[in-house]
This record gives sequence, C-alpha cells and structure tokens, in this order.
Amino acid sequence: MARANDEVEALLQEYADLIAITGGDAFKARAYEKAARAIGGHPADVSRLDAEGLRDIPNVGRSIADKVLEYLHTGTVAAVEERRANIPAGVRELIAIPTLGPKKALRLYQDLHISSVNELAAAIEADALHDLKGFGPRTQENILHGITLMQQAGGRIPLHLALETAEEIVSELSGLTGCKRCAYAGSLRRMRETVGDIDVLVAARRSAPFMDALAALPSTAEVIAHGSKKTSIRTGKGVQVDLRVLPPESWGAGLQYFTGSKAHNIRTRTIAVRHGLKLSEYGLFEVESRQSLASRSEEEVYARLGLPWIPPTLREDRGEIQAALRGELPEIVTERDIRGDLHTHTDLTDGLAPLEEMVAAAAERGLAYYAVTDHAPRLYMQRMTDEKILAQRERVRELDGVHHGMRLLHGTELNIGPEGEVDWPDEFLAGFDLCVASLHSHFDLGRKEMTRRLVRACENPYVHVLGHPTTRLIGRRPGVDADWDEVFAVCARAGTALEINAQPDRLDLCDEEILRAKEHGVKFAVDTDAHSVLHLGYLRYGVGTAQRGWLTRDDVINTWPLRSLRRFLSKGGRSRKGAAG
DNA sequence: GCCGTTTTCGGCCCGACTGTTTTCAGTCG
Repeated sequence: MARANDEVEALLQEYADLIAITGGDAFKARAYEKAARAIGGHPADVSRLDAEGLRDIPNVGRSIADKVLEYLHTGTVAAVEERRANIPAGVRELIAIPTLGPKKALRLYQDLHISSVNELAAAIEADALHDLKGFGPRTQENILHGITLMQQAGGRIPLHLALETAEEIVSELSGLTGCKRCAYAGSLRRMRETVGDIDVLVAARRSAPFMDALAALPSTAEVIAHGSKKTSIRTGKGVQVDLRVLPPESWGAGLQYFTGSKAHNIRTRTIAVRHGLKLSEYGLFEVESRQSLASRSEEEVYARLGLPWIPPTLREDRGEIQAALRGELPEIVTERDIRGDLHTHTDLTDGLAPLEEMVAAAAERGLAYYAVTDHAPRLYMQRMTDEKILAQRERVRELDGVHHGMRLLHGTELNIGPEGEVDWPDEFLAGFDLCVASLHSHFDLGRKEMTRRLVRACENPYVHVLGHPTTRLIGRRPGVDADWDEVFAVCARAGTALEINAQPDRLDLCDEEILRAKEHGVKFAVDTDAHSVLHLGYLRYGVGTAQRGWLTRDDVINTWPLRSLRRFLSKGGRSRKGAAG
C-alpha cells in the first residue's frame, strides 16, 4: 500500500490544480499545494491522526483537516468530486507539459474542447491553434517539445515509485507459507533511474498461492495475465508487475537471469558456451549430460563461470565482466559507507521541517556529520538574508554534537549566475564550512557560455560542491548543454566535488556522466538535497546511481572521516587552490 | 485556505524570462 500521506498529497495537489485551472483564487490553490507538500513530507502517518493531529501539521487548517478526514473515512472528498465533474482528467494532464500551465490548459479546453495530451498534439499538427490567443508559433513549438520530453520518459516509472511498490509486494509475498525466497529483480535491482516494469521472483514448490495473492492485492487494479509460471498485474498507479515463481533449486540462476541486463546476460551466456556449458534461468548445465552444475545461488553460478559475484548495479556490460575476469571489480560504495549528508534544507528556506527536526532525524539515521545548506539570497523567492543565515549558524553551532555526537557543518546552496558568479562576497563566503553551488536559472545559454559559467563557478575557491550539475529533471527537463569534459577536468583540478543528487527525479549526475567524470579524477558527494525528514531516505537512490558509476569509497567525499572531509573543504587553503593539482 | 496576531482580517514566495500582447499574461524556480 502506498502511504496514506502520499494519497492525500496527490489528492490535495489535484484539488489545487483544479482550482488553478478553473481560475479560482490563486492563494487558495497555493494553500492546498502547501498543505499537500506538508502532508507528503510529514513523518507521521496521517491515517492515524485525528483532526487535532492533522491541524498540527504546518499549513493544514480546519478546512483541509476536515477534507483529509473525509477522504480517510469515505475514500472521496465531495469538493474534489465537484471540481472533477467540471474538468476532465485529461485537462489536468495538460499542465504536466512543461511551459503549459493552468491558464493555457483551460483555454484549450474551453475554446477547442481539447482534453488530452494526444488531442493537443493532434491539434497542433493540424494547425488548429492558429487563431487561439496566446498560442503563437513559438508557444506551439515549446508545447510539442514538452510533449516529446514527456513521451521519452513514456511508460517508464521513476525509480522510487517502483522500489516502494516492489518492496510492498515482496513483503506481502514473503509472508506466505511455502515462500523460500522472494526478491525483486530486473532493472529495478540494477537501480536504473527509471523502470519499465517490476519483476518479482519467488522460490517455492507451488506457484498458485503466490499468483493468487498477487492478483488479490488491494493495490492490484488489473490482472493482465494469470498463469502458473507467470502472473502480470497493473497497480492502481499504472505500474506493471510480473511475478515468476521458480523451484528453490533454480533461485540463483533465475535471479541472475531476470536481473539482466540483457547485454550482461549475453556476456555470461557466451562465457558459458565457451566452457561447453549452457546458462538459462533454470541453471548452468553441461550441454552433453544436461547435468546441472550451478543454480542455487548467484554466487554459485558466477563462480562456476570463473567469475566473482558481480553487484547488480554493475551489470550493464560496461566492462564489468572483463574487470571481474581480471579480478579488478571495484569495491563499490554502499549506503553504509556514507557518513554524512552535504546538501540539505530546512524551513528557513523551502524545506518543510525546522533545523532541529532535520538534525535529529539525520542523527537517528546514524550519520556522523551533516551539513545544513539553505538557499542563498539570489533565489529571491526564498527571501534569504545575511541576518537569517547568520542566526541559523548560531543555532547550528549550538546543536553541533548534541544528537548522538553528530557533527554539524553550516553551509549554503549558492546560485550560479549567468556569468558564473555566486551570491555574497568572498569575506562572507569564508564564514561557511561548506558551499554547494547550483544552477537555478538561465538553463538555455549556449554551450560555450554555459561551459564558461560552470567553469568559473567550479574554480571559485569557496565553492566545494557543484549541486545537481546538469539540473535535469527526469522526464521533464533535459540537462543543460555544456562541454562536460572540460567542466569535469576543471573540477578535478580545482578540488570541487560533483554532486550525485539523490532526489529520485534528479539523480544528477547520472551514471554515465559519473563514469566520464571519474576518468578525470573528480571527487563526488552523494547528497539527498533533503527538503523534509523523509527525503533523508533518498540516499539509497544516490548510492545506487554512484554504484552504477563504479564509484568506490575513495571517490565519494562524504564517506570520508570528518577530518579528511575538512581537509578537502579547505581546498588546499583556498588561496592555493589548484596548486596541488 | 492558512497564518498570526495587531482577535478579525490582510497578507500570503519574488522576480525573471518568454512570447506575443503593443503594455503584459503565463510559467517557472
């Protein structure tokens, strides 16, 4: 089951969208948006809260608390249903298209009765928009481009949604009698940034109970196929799940086979053939005698092929087989290796939780150090001032070491201006323990200007980490265009770390860029960019991405002991920056 | 619709960019 908080968040967000589309009070729409975000990021389960408990959540007042209770008791909210009756669901989908907001969506619906993304694309193709006010050629071009972007992600689910769904199902099926093993496989196990469908494997003698259980789960909206070897369902959120039940003795071979990738498996099967063997999802066999040589565990299968066990995040045929044969597989970084988080927010800017709560939650997770990096003034909407951030620093110093001895660093997330300049003069920047610098505007400079801009920011002696370097949003916005090899080289030289932002819609840098950057000798920081306590749990997605980029502990500065990290942050004494090369 | 307080209502995330509008509306971060 999805968390009730997530369902409520989605419902309130929908209501906010519907208010905006129907031209309702913009502040009211924003109030619902804020409440949606607050509930989504609230650590406690809203389905266990009463009216009073709900109203204790910031930005939730009487009206919204009542609606939440109504939803939890009846499954619907009358006010939302009313608005839904007036606006087809497809109209709301339109505002997911970048550059197309509620106003344009309403105009398209009212004037041309367009109520789906496909209808809109067709209308543009047919030049049906030429008389519509506010829809000039550039606007139409931008809309088409936005639709293309959406469709490129098309059908693929973001990693975190897939992982949450998979874990729920694995947990359900693991509890059934006769279940020897249960795990998810496929691209999800390899931690790809998006996932086409979820593969779940069960090792058991009898398959029927598991097939039936999957089909009967409350989250199952549709049964696509229901057989004895394989059952496929689609969840209410549109995620396809394939379940396969294997005999226990085939577990390892099956897990290896269904984890993929296809290219990796072709390699392993080729090695098998070369040994006169055959590798399938049922085991590794001698061709002549058809005798099974290995199948119970992945380790056994790989070992019989003359290979060490290869972590799933490396199984992309990017040289991992060759490295394994040479005995040179990297010891990839794990979540346990991460000692600190170097990019996080509080409610001083756009985070949801106060400093105290973020710090306490981080300490609970066992971190040894933690950097607070709220937004700098030039992200105007955050209204940061010198006074506010200095007051925060005081408080950070007071809290340093208070929770489980966790050490605190006071930092900020600077904005990289069009020329590569950042907020605040050097004297002021010198007061921070750590500065992340990120792009938040001017995403469409030419490659040359963008490269120069990033290079200048990374050469800044007060910038320690380049935050979400490409600034892509998966399925919504491509990364900025720059000569990344040059940027990476500069980062390596200047001692500026590249962030691997763990927010599941960012995962920025991505795996392939990490591999390239690593070639240049860059260091990395795997950060959650947490805006709520729950986001601290996103670390796993960042670590998965780092693994896919073959990173080891040495490559990732926030696996280091604090003393080593501080040495890195001093950037060779700052003035001598770059000299150590 | 929420919040804070100045208990009864005014202010709320501000500014920039884009495209098309001819003076600004819509969208975004």
